[in-house]
Amino acid sequence: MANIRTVSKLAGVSVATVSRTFSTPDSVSENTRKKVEKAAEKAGYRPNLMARNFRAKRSFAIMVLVPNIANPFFSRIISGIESEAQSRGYSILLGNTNGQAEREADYANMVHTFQADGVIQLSASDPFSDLPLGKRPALVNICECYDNPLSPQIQLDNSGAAAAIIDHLLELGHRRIGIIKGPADSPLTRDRLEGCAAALKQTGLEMSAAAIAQGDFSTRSGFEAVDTLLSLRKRPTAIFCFNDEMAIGAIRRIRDLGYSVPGDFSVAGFDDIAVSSFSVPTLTTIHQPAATFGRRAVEVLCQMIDAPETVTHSQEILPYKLITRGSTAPPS
Amino acid sequence: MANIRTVSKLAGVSVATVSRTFSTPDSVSENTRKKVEKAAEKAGYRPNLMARNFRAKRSFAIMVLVPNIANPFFSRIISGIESEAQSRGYSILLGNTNGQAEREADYANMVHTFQADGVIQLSASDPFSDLPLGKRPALVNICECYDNPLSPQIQLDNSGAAAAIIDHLLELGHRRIGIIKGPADSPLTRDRLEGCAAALKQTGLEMSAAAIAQGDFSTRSGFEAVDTLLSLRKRPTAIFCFNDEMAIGAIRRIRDLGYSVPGDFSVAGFDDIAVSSFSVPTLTTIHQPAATFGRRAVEVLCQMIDAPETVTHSQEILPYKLITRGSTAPPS
DNA sequence: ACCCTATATGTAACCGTTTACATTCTTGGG
DNA sequence: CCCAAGAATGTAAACGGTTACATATAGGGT
Repeated sequence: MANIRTVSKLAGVSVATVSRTFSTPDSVSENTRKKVEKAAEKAGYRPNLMARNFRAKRSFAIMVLVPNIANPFFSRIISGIESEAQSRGYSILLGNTNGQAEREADYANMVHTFQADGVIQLSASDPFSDLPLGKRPALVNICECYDNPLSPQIQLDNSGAAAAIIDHLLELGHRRIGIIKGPADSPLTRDRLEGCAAALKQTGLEMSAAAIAQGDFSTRSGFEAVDTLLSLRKRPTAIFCFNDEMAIGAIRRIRDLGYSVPGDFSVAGFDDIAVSSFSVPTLTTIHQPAATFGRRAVEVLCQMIDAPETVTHSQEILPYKLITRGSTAPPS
Repeated sequence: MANIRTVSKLAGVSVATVSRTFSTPDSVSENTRKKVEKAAEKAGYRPNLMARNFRAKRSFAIMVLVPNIANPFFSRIISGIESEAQSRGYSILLGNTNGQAEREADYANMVHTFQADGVIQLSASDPFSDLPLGKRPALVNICECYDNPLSPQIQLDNSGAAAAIIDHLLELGHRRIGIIKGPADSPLTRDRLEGCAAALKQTGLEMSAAAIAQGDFSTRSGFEAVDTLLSLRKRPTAIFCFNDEMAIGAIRRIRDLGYSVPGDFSVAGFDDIAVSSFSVPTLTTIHQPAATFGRRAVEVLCQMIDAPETVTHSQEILPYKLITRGSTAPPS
């Protein structure tokens, strides 16, 4: 394989000149540049970026830790990450963690072995929790964040958004609201529950007015949680699912049981994934600016990488939007 | 940052011994190994994999070219790729191409600059078409493949699968079948149309018995194509969409127009994405072994990387499965 | 005691770049 | 015509590993 020395010989110049021709063309005379380019062309020379990056101690790669790529909300975020990274000359390394701490640690460690310059994490856990503040690699945590931020975070106002959903259901006249929440230990779950409680309280209702069933953000868990809610003595008339996929599962189950949405039960989701505007019925939900999450994460991460001292361990909140569609209606 | 020389000094051994301790521990005595490990621990040493890979002229990374990560079918394939790659010690680089040839070329070139050892491509175009056979980098093309394979391909029997759908509709009694196809230049579209024609012919029907509308695999395009089909003088009683997302769009539109599925129109899809078993109605479709596609692609690619001479430019066909669900029924 | 072999370790070159520093070439002002 | 300054180019030392080859050591057989 042609290397920089091959080309330098072929062009009759030094390796330094060849290097400059490619990295800082302006520092080389018109004439030599052409000579070198011709020689490179002839030799089929492509600079070895592994060597270059090795020398520069930079991989120009970003590790993206995601619990599950198949989740449509995550894949939209990744789209945003990818496009911003690409335009900044970074490539993205994908790490599907399935929520396993071990996998997460393995992937996060790639930043220690110089295979990535930084990490974007889409779930709430800190792979570098054992490292002192000064030694922490560049990491940005988005969407689902742990409590005490040692790294920048970009989140939604989950509490506010959940409250907006509850408010919407209350306004429609619902008084018994069921909730299908996410994993109990997730900050997402906690924040959204908090928002629900606040919204209920404002209307003079206690949180206990809400029946809460356990889900895990999978469609199937939404499907199954419906049985729990409908077996209650005081059945809810509306169900707020903590993501759209569970909502879709819930709607499926409600129909299977012979009821209609929103006729017998209103259902609301969270995320506004693509399918939610086409499903039957279309889904009332919270729109999250997924691509923006991704792009912004890359911006902040690049800043951390390039100028770590300028980064405050900031907490950023992106706006949500309540989208009311066909799956919610006044109780019958 | 601690390097191998720091550790060698600390442990009082040569760099070679340190290197061996990490890459071939068996070739080092128990005693030295412990010494070195202690020293490494103390120095906080992590081997620089960029340096190692550079030396080995291998990046242990696989470039995955995908038209659109947000497509749930693709993201399932990527899950499969990721898990197989991870277990083989490869990391995966994600390249979202949006079908743009330029982006695709940029990403594919990363294999020339030693940033990736090979490419898995999920769409039908050959980024290395200008290279002679011996010079072609390791590339595996899956799901959607061009015609004359210069690289191994893993596909579905698209024609057979499409025929299976048509057969199913015919069996139900449908005689006027509408089709919402994919991009005209896609081999996928061509193969599936071929299968449709064959199936129709076998029942003594001409392809012209099928009304064909143009789609582009997006949900919206399915939504819009319905208008074309329903404005025909001889309306179809069943619609076969070339992917599930278009089917979901189509169902939405059909309902918006005041009709029901499958009461007024049967609808079938292709891919069996996750939501299809929960949608309303549940979707009759072709199940593709998405994760297997991904895993198998990695297997073949690794073989190409490790032992290029053993790889025949093979054409592999993975099995499909017709899944009949609620969206198809006899015509009324 | 000697030799042979196997095992463990060390030495130093090498991978393909970049870049600090040295050198040479140009050019314009005095 | 000379010199200083600036521009262009060259030289060689890194970067952090791996590994071919050389060397040292230990143990066993005769």
